[in-house]
Amino acid sequence: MTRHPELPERDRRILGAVVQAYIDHGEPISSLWLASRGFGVSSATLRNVMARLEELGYVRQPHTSAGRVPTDMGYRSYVDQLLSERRTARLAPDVEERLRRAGTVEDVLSHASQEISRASHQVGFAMVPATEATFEHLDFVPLDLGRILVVLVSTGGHISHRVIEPQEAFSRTDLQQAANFLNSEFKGHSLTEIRQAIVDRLGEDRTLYDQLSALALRLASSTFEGLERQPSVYIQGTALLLEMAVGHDPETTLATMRALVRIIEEKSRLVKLIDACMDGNGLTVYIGSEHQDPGLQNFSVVTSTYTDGRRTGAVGIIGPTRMRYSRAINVVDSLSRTINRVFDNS
Amino acid sequence: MTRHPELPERDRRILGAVVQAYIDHGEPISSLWLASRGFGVSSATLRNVMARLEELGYVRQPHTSAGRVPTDMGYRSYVDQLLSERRTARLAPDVEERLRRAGTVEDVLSHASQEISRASHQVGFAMVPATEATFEHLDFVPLDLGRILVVLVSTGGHISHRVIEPQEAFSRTDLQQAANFLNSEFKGHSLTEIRQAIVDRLGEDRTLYDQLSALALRLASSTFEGLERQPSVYIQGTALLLEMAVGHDPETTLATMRALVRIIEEKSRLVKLIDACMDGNGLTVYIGSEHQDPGLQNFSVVTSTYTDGRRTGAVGIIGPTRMRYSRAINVVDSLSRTINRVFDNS
DNA sequence: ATTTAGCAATCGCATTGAGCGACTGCTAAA
DNA sequence: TTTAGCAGTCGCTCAATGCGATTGCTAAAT
Repeated sequence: MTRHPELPERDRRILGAVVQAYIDHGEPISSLWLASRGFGVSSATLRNVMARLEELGYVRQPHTSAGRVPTDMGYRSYVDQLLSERRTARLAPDVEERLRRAGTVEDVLSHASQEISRASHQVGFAMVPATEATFEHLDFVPLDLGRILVVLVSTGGHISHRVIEPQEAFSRTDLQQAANFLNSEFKGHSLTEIRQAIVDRLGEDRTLYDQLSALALRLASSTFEGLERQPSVYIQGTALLLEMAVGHDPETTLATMRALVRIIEEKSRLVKLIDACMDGNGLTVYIGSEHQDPGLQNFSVVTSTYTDGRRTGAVGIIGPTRMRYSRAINVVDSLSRTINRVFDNS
Repeated sequence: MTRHPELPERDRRILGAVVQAYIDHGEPISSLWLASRGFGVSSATLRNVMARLEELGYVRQPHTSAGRVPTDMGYRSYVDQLLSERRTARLAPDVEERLRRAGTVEDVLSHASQEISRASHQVGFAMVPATEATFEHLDFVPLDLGRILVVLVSTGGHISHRVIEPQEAFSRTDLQQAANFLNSEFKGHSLTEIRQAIVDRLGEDRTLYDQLSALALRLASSTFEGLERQPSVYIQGTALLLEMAVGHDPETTLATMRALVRIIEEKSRLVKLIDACMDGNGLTVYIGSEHQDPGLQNFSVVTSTYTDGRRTGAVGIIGPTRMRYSRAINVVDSLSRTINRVFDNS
């Protein structure tokens, strides 16, 4: 992964120190400052090394008489280092417990994004991929005035409910029987298949079919309307944006925040982004300019995949390029493992 | 309502113009500027009037050589004027249609807050008050591996579902019968009553009771745990905060935003706020320092109540004191009327 | 008595320039 | 190859300056 293996050991260590220090303090790192913090070399040497690092593109100077700041490439080297010497961390056990207790996939992922945000102090996300959900079970619950509550369970514990208002009136037993019919008839099929089947059969207009199934189909036709599960993203921690590195330039801060909010708002764009980040298996880090989307120049995404049996989704963190990568990586990694475990034995 | 009725007609008109102009442009209003925009008087006269208004506390100068800016009291006078000459506006009919189509109370209010935010370009909220929800209907749906989905319908179309994992295994007919039992036994009671009843009966340990009811009660005990409906608030438009009046001082803007976000995050505080705003019937406007909470000094709340048959909730807008009150009032007013209509004939 | 015109006074704000301090890069010695 | 020393660069802060906007006041006009 490291694109410049020719970087000597010591230089890499120094680069790492610069990046780390910059992440910690948010200010350009000077040779003097670095020398004072327990390195075996003098500031002059550090200057030489830093000049070389700058020439190679790992760091840059905001202006002539300033210290060095990591470039995206510098972060990249640093992160690669982190990833190579990483050990698997585990979350506090209560987190896993909490996730395990959550009933539905939605709950799990919602909690997951929340947990990610909490632990990393960044914007956390969790995505469940667009799945051809297959139908498991359905229930009609009569409400008042002819309105009927439909509860629909599909693969992976996905539960949705909606209220429909059919023209005709249905008795309680009608509903019971209709549900039974639909359950046995369509179990295991995908939602779109079912939609198609319903349209077909209703179109045939076969009154040969017994009353019951006709009834059921009419009910079902309003039930399965527009029920496709689109890829949904859970996002947590937007408010944390406001706590973000405000130190220096409020102008810039505002602009940055706006950019992030815009991205988060347009979930579709976010989905595309996450999708793009998912092609690498396991844990991936995308840094600033490595993104496709030029609007993300100033942000990094740390993401990892999970699998819920069938397809794989992703959880991760999105934040400024200057983020605590070590923590972010640990959080995302351990949480994705946890989710895998939760889904495995459930 | 107007606390200073002694303010002469012309002065009030001028004050109104100042407030309106400041709301529109966000900059202190000078006498010259105001004179140039079609008033029948010269700038000098305006200066005199403004000096008087300042002495009375309706406007103030940010600094000596600046124009006038309304104080909270100035806004108050302006808003009172607005309220007194207000005519009832109606929403676009499609909004009502959309609300009407939403099934549950939750959906209605969620849409409502969304609509408020959209129409006012501010943070919109909708609150459903803490209600002693009464139990209507319940359904058990078996999932995989002994996990059971409970769907619970309570008053006003409130639907909640949760997944429980009882120790024992239940057959499908067990569940059906248990549901029937619970439905007939507890229908119409409040959730807390039911919780108490369950504990009591289980405590009695009467094995005299037939198997069925014992089974049902054991199921119910995990069903009704912690299911109180707390007052919930729907909030929309947080992202719009970032589009907020950034013009002048980014520093201040940031601080303001942070304050609002903090308030929104602590929903409990928000609930208290809204509760406080609800004592006046109908549409109310709270401006800056009129709030109890000193953290809201810079914000105004425009709110109106609705009733869903039993208890009354509130919808409204929260935004900076410099907001378009006329629009806000119209939006909130018409939307609360709409909600009332929707709840009335449903 | 009220409005208006004119004018001096006030004050924020943007600009400028100087001085300071923080680094760096380079050179020469260790 | 590392280190010490030093000149050079550049951003940042602060004070001074000048400009522009707006007011308050006074005196004349209505």
